[in-house]
Amino acid sequence: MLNAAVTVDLVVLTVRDDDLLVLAVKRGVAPYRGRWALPGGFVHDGEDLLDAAERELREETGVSVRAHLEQLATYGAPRRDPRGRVVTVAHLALIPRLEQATAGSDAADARWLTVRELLDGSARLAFDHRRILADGVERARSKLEYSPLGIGFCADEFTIAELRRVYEAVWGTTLDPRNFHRKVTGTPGFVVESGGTTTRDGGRPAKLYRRGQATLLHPAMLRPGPPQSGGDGG
Amino acid sequence: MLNAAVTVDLVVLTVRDDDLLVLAVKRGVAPYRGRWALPGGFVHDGEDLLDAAERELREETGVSVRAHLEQLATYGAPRRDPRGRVVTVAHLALIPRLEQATAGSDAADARWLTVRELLDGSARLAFDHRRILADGVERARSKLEYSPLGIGFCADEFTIAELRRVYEAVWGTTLDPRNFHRKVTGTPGFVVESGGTTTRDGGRPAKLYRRGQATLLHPAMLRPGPPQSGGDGG
DNA sequence: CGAATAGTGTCTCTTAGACACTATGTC
DNA sequence: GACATAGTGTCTAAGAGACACTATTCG
Repeated sequence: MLNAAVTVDLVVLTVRDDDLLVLAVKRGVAPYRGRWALPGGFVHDGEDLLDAAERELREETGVSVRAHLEQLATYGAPRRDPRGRVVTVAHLALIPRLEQATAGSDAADARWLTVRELLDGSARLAFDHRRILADGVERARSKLEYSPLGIGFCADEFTIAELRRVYEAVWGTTLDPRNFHRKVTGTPGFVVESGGTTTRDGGRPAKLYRRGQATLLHPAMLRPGPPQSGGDGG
Repeated sequence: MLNAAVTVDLVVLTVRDDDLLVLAVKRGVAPYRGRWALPGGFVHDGEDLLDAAERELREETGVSVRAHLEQLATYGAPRRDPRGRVVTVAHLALIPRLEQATAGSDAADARWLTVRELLDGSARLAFDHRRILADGVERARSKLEYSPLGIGFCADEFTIAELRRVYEAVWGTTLDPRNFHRKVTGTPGFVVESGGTTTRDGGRPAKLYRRGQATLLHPAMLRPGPPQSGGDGG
């Protein structure tokens, strides 16, 4: 019978300048000192898992409102932490824009890094955080297809083009602006006009929108690219 | 900092006679003595989470092969177990047919019950197992749409009609036999003919199939019914 | 004016769903 | 033969994707 330390780890994603960014902390203590890691920490006594994730998110980013936060998966391989048995419940958070990250207690530094450099690059993450990050990014990519979650990356008011660039950054593709516009505005409850317009993107003024009440997209907006066969599995 | 007991709980689903069944154990000890619960147990030292789930599945059902098993979600509310802090990592298992369930150590009885009577009926489950069951069933329903997971409920060789009845039982709907047939046989890699036929369903002999190599269905086979908006959220 | 972006119209292709029809077994 | 189920063909409606076209701003 196992008695383990329980932690929450966070995959905090945001979009800036057409790049998908993830919040990473540089570990200031052993093990994996000097390596990048996902923010996280111990669950407190009497604290539920999601509450712990919310608290950590607040502590690490100052973000408290408007963040989408959901449980991702739990990782508990026996030797994933050399200090002893630690089971971590990973969570996925999507936040609107770049807030200044604050380094936590055992972190030397906290930065927004591109997902690309962490997953495709040679950067080595602490613990099993590379897998957790990969799982979180895949969850985000997949959820954009059938939920209005992408709006979680946008400010309160946004243009369709801004939302499109979110999708493009997360999926790493380009989308046809006209078809995207029609799909988004034609899905009831996805977005609602806020009344204003903006020319911050140049050209003809774009209407501003807020998120609608829909929680599910039907039909889904599937990401392009080779959907052949294979890849999933569970 | 939390040190908690870590358990795995199992939502084991199967299909029999057009009914979706779940494996339940009757608790023989306090707390919740006499109530139905999901099978599960403590994770062992040095054991990974999925391995623990696999071991419990084997102990409770005798099933070891051909079972689909995946992590579902983790539940760790402070008072979910009156004996102390217990964090449970729930798993979802789909198994082909009714195997005789064996009552575990602290269970008075082990039975296959219909999901309907446990979720829609007045039956009260132990702990937060009603929620875990609901989450597991929803996961299964949703995965049938875009993965060949439904085949996990079938024997090695099956007819298209048998597979269709699986979908109908899990989704609680009826499907057009002709359109289902075309969709399933027309999706490359979903199923492959095994060569044989059977008349066990009466009428014209049906070809027998085995599962194909595909791990993802594209395009998805969406369940019918009101997909309006709402319901998801996390 | 041209350049840039917003937004609409329209065509084609694919797919879901409805359902008539044919095929092949048992009784 | 009747009956049951297997499997195919065909029509229609809806949506995805391609892309011409119009609208409205800035400089």
